[in-house]
Amino acid sequence: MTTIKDIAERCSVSVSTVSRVLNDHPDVSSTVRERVLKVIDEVHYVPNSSARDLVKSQSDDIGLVVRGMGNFFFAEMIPTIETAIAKAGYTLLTHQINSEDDELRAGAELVRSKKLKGLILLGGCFDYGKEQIAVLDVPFVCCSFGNSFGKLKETQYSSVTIDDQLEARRAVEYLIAHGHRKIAILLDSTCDSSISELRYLGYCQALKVAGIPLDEELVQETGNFSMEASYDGMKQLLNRRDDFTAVFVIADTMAMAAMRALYEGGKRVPDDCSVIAIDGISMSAYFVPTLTTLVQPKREMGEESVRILIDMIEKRSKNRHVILPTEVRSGESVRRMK
Amino acid sequence: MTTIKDIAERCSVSVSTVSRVLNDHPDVSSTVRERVLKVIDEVHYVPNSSARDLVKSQSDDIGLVVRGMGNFFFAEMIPTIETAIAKAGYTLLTHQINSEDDELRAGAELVRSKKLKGLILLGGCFDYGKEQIAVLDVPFVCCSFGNSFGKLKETQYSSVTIDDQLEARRAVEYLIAHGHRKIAILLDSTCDSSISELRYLGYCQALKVAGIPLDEELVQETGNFSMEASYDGMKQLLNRRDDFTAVFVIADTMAMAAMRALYEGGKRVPDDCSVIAIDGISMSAYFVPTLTTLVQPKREMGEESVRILIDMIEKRSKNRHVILPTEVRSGESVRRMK
DNA sequence: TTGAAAGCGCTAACAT
DNA sequence: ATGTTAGCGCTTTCAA
Repeated sequence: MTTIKDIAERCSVSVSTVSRVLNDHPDVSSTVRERVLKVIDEVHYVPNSSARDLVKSQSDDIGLVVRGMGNFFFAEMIPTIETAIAKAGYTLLTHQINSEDDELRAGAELVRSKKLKGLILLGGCFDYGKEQIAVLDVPFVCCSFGNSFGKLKETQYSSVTIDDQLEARRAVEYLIAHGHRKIAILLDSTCDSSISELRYLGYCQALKVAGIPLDEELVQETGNFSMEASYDGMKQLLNRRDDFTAVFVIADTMAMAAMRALYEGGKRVPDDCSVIAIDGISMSAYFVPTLTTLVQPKREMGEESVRILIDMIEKRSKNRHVILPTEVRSGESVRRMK
Repeated sequence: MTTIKDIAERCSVSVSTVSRVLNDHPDVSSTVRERVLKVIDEVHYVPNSSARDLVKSQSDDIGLVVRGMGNFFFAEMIPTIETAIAKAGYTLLTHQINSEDDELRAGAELVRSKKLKGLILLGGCFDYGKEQIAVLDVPFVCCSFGNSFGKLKETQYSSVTIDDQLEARRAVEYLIAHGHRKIAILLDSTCDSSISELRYLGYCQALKVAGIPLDEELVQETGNFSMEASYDGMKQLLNRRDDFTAVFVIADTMAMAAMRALYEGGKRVPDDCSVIAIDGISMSAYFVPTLTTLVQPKREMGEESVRILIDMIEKRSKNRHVILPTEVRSGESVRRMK
């Protein structure tokens, strides 16, 4: 393996000189610089970033730990975050993790290795404890999730979220306002101590306020957030009942799969059954019919997360929490009952 | 920052002992092990992976460099690759890059830092040169792209792809077989030296063989692969012409957006206009109407890529190239002309 | 303008 | 079973 030392030898200079040209330091004579550059190119030298990171005392990098590839919602938020970070004079370092991985641990390792100044977590658990966040010794902000099921104090972490329960309630109230009373819900789980549970609570609340009794047979769990599970879930629901006139699906992707199941089950959307969801990913606007959904303010969420983090890094302020409202995108998937 | 040395001091043991418990070495007395573990937990110690990587001489890791978040096609291929790699006794290290980044450079850095045994590139340029691949000093395989516009010899790289041009031709011939003659095409660009150009060539070929003259007004470029651009592109095409009875769209996601534009333009799919695409992402099966598409064999592509790579790593064979066929998924988006 | 040398945090011989 | 020590490849003082 070619190292900086090899380059140095081939050029008859010292490693420090090579390092200098590698890092664009000014005090290198142009003759030497060119010679070094030439050799670097010839031998296809690529620096070892581990060695580099190890010796660096600080970086201006901020880490973004994203849970899961193929999360449309997250994917659409990243460019905004990247831009905001760049504008603040920092560099973004994105790191994907699998759904099984521990985002705090992964984040902590990143911080240590890359000497990060701060961390943004895109997706994570709603129930961290004091012990778990203690591995992070830099400011961090939870983007799109809070600590609803944990016992952290507000001063111990930052977050930028929507009010999942309230927005779910709004979604269901939107259906109620359109004359619906038999409203089903399609969700991951009623008790996942996470987003699904929160949105379920909002559903229950909306029904309660409207004086509609909770009909447990209209509550359909899917077990996960996949389109396949949603499709199957909706089919099951249809097998069990066909008297509901509307469904609240807790995520856009799930809603798209559910609409297909409704279609195949002979229920036209919105004629026979209205559908509303939460998220507002761009793809759902291309569906036929377009999905009515409460759009999460992705741009604001990203920018606000960055703002909070930078403020903390630059010691301008402490942990804070921001809750942003969604915006209704009225699509073709909800109709008014006459 | 807490290091292994701090832990050692607090435990009154040497750093090597701490290192041993960190790496689960057997020869540590259980009393010491527990004491160390306790302190590690107390101070929330997280190892520095740069230091670790630097000192390690080899790993059993294989890198996967993926171009772009939110590429549905790639996202659906990753689990397969991961499984296959694990089954072969290696570990997968996934690394995302932006569309502007140089995947070879990024891959080379990963290889150096993490001491990787090999690399799989998921998405990349079709025109690498000898010089560019020289930075990689481990076996690598290009998954889902070849070197159609470059000048590499077959012995210089490995690839697993579909035959883009042929499959595009098949897609168009499918439309022709269904009685269509006025067939439009929606693509990124006719000359991007990449996938779009290849599929365009297939389109032209199919027309030629069928004796249908190429009508340039039916060729619509979008400039990129986004849904937005596809939607706009289809609108433009509709403004210009409305006599085509079918469209070949070069990717599933683009097709979904295009179908929406057709719908808004008053053209029903498939009644007024048929649509066929290539890719076969899962979401397109939930659309109404379901998309007819040539499904890329994601599973086989992933597994074959891994097989080739492992074979090379274990010196069982040299570079090879595999071209896999697609499978037609007949959806509701194509109708037979009477 | 250049070189020598001291580490960054960790692992892995090699001793004991 | 445990400690000592020599690096891994690089950047960065400090001297020259």
